[in-house]
Amino acid sequence: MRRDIFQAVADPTRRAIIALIALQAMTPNAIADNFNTTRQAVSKHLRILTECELVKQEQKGREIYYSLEIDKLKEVDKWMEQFRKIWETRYNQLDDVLVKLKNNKNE
Amino acid sequence: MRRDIFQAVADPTRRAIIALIALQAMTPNAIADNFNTTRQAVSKHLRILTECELVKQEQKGREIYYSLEIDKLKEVDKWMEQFRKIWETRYNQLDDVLVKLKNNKNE
DNA sequence: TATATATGCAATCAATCGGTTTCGCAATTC
DNA sequence: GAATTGCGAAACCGATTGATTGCATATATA
Repeated sequence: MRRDIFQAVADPTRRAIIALIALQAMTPNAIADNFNTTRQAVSKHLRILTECELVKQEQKGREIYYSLEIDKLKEVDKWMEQFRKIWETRYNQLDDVLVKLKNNKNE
Repeated sequence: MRRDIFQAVADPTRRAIIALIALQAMTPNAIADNFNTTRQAVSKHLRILTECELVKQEQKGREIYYSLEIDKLKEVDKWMEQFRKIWETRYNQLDDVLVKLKNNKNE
């Protein structure tokens, strides 16, 4: 059982579930209505998402509402940061080149 | 063969490879030296990364240098954006609350 | 109380994954 | 030219994955 957030997000159905419940909590049945799979399959996805704390549940009678623990997604964002730094560096380098070109033009 | 970027990034060894070659191109052997696996296993990872265009190769004699196609990682960043928006909204809402608290205090 | 609904869990299955071992090929080096 | 080095591809293997089916349980409704 690996259960890390990157593995959780790797599956396209799970990504869709995440997007679906990002703004409002939903029951497994309601979620399953949006996909071409059984409710049980969705339930398994929700279990995986719960195990890596990407999702939290709230029981209301016989229904269980699932909602996104959006802060957990910051772990992905955190990983991306190192590459964002590289992008920025390259962007600045490109900027330098453009500035130099402009200066040459004005000479 | 699914080969999408999220699945590619799901494996911890592949994430480590990505980080390793982000700044400088490396050969499979050099990459493999950093891990507890065989060169062939690394080679398979590199093939997967190549297939989803996260990595490019440059042959120099009998060596092949692999480097990161860093722009491809923006696809992950793009997916994150929807959640970043939600974070910002929540942050602003929190900000509103704090402003109101402050105003009440001053009354 | 009997029935319907909402859900989780276990068993099962084919497909995929990540790894190793073995091999073949091309480019160096001796 | 022979040996060495760097590499990818294929065959294989146990573990994991995503899905289905069948079942058990709890709540709501008739």
